[in-house]
Amino acid sequence: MIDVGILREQPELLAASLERRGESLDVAELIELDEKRRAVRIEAEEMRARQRDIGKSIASLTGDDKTTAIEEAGRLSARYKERLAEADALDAQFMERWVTIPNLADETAADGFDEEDNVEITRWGTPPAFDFEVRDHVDLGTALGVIDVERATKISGSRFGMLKGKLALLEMAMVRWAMDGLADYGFTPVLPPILVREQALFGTGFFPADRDQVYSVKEDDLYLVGTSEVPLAAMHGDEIFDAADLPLRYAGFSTCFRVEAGTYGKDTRGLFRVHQFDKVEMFSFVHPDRSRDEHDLLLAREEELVRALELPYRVVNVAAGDLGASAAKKYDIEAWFPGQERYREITSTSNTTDYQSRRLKIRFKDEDGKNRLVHTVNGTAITGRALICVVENHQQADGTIVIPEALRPYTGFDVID
RNA sequence: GGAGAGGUGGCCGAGUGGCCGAAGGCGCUCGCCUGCUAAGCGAGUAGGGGGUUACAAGCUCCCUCGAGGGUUCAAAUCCCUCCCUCUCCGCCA
Repeated sequence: MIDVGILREQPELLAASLERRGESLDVAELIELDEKRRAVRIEAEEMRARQRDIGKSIASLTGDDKTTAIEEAGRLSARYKERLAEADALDAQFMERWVTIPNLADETAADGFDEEDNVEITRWGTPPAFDFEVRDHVDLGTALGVIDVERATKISGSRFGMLKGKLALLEMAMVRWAMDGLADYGFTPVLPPILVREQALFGTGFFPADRDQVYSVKEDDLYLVGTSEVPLAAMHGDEIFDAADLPLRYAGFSTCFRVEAGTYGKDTRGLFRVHQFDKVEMFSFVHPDRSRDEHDLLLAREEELVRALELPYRVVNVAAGDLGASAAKKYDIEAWFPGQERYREITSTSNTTDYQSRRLKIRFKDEDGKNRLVHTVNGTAITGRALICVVENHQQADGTIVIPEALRPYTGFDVID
């Protein structure tokens, strides 16, 4: 959610941002609605003030004076309730629309509306040149007995996979490796709840926009998170930090669940896009002046990890029109997938500025003792997708997989064979 | 799942219909005092939304005592629903 002050004082800024995002919205109409709801609220509050004023005198009055005062207060009370209900209805009407407005796009976010418009800003490594027939992770893993999509489908349906043997161990090694590295950088490791309340998803901006991507658990009115960003952000809801507490950095690990609605027929092979995967996520709460730097910092952490895995990649500045609702700016790392012969997203880091903190009420006391909203920044460290990228890039002629040097202390083996 | 207790300001903790957004204590901030990293004295110290204004300060109005409803001229105080925490029992990785 963005600042309502933007609507009142810089509506042209809002309109410009919406246009860059490819969203059409009648800003003038919103302004009118905002003015109306405030006018009605002022009216209501004036009535209430008078009613309370009279109410206070009642205790000390007697006889007719008292009767008259009670009657007058009663009238005002009734009218106040009507007006208040009106004001509340207008507020609800306004907020219903306001919460759907995406964050203001950062001026340095790339122009454009879809993936095609993403701007490459870095490229590292070169796609491996294999002198044998390249196989994708499904063929490799199945042959080695470490990936079993068929049986996963048997028990759960499409878009599920199963890791076994050394590949299962490799994933756990990667998770621990990433966690250790981030802990060294001052990120606090967290294993958060991954069943959360609606409020947590609303507060992080996934609701209402992406409701159809989220699994729900009817029994308890809870939802399965698609990323630990949700609990990591929401855990500090309604809190006020000291300026000295910032930046506050977490590395969360969780299994993630995504409906993948609207992706029928897309990336259907193997473990590339599945309903369930594991992820280590970085999440920072920072001073508003520092969020750009923090965004760069998280990107740097991501690049370090991907390089250590010896995966060729490029970094793209995601087009404004392709940003999620909460992001002002986003960088994706796209790594080379030999099985697909192209670069595909394996990490994503977003500066969500105050979009989430405003909804979640996460603030800090600044130098002047005033409460201000923090900025939040998130970024992927490691996911199951990085795992299959490793498998494909480090395949050998004999179908075995060589473990990247950096992970060997964690796996205890050098090769999956 | 069953039984009980409870949710008040940064923390502890009073407060069963009006003068309570809230005693007192602790903590914190500022000032004073004090020759010794202490004690004492005074003042201040919740959040949110409006109005005024320079998106300042100040002033002012409304809301908030777990959340949401209700009763009443008036609710932290009475009623209802929900949420959460704690203790005990049951079940369980």
